[in-house]
Amino acid sequence: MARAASTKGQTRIQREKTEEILEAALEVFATYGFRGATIDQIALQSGLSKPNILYYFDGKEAIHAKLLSRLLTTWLEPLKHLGDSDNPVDEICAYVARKLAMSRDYPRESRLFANEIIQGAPRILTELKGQLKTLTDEKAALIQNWCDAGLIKPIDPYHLIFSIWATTQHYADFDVQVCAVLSDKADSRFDQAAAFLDNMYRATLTH
Amino acid sequence: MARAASTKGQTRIQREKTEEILEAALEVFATYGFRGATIDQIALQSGLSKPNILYYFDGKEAIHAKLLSRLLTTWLEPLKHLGDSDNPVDEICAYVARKLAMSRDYPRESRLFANEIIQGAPRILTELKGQLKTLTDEKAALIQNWCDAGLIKPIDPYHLIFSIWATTQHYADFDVQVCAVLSDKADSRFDQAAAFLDNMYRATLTH
DNA sequence: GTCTATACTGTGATAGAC
DNA sequence: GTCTATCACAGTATAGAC
Repeated sequence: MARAASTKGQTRIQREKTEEILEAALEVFATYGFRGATIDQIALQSGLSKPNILYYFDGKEAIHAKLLSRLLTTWLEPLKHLGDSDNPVDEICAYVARKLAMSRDYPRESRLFANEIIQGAPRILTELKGQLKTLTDEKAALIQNWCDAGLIKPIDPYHLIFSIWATTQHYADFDVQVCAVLSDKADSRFDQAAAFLDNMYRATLTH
Repeated sequence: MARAASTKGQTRIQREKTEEILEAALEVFATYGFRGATIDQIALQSGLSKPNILYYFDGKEAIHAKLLSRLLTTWLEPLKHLGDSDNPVDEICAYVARKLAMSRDYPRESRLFANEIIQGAPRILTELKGQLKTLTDEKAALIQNWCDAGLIKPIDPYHLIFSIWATTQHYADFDVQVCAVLSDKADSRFDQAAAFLDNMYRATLTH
């Protein structure tokens, strides 16, 4: 009965196993997408038996849903921190740096999200049109104010945000391709990317 | 016996059916990735029966392989056209525009590619390290020459190319998200993107 | 050359022993 | 609370009629 839907009233063992399952599931869902992932793979990855996994979660869908709901919070965090500042260029570049660091430190989360969106976001569309849109509207208005005040060059704030998402997440989602192209120079790819992106956004935003 | 592996010596009917299958398969693979896609879905989408599809192709893997091999050629085409010019900024911006147009006109191809890369590129890694790397090296060298000649601002040519791939393909791969955020302004998203990207890359490259 | 019927495997989920 | 055994079904693929 102690299903993992609620995080309260669990024993230590239960919490740990739930975490192990989610950790393994993240790996599998991020790699194969929802439909391509199997509980067998999650079982193998976590070292638990398949029925044991289904004891803790009400099926494949429930595991995926849990991962997605956690993800969205983490994912929007860097953008939430984009605040008012008398140096908007630094503020935006700091956001770019935070977002790139997330691609470096949480590539699986990035891929989980990418898989979901590419596949048409069937299980997260509501949140995109709600939480994500609201937050983006708010930050786009802030950027627009900076434009109007002449603090940065006039640009479309929405597409600026899109381009930041695209360029930073690229280093998580397309990591295999980046490494294939850079080959022996791939080790320092995140440092190179940080320098390049900082440079590009400064050029784009500074008068 | 007349398997679709070779395109030669086929009747008109055979070519047509092969095309119908590939068309349907593109839709399905682009949406669900290799593992998530099923021949049932391809059958439903194409209106052909499942055994009939397996008559024309040697299994699911063969259909996917055929799509990928076609894709790579189309996909590298815009970059191949990046040639020497006495106005490198225009030349690069023209490449950006071509690449964005491909996201608009061939979103399914973009998603097929994205799915493959996100999942670790198991069926295309060789081509990435071969064809793609060779071409990218060549064009990166060209861009580096422009930098050295002082025709554009000094930048890392590889990460410039990565950023172009990221920003343009984003409008195909993450279209659902872009539309969710832009809502009523989504209709002209490709025109807005074209203007924004042209502006950004000019700022990044022009002295 | 195309279809119906079917074999065989992988997958999600459950029952019941411990 | 966890495991073994197993079911029902979906999925790939093939055999053989037409």
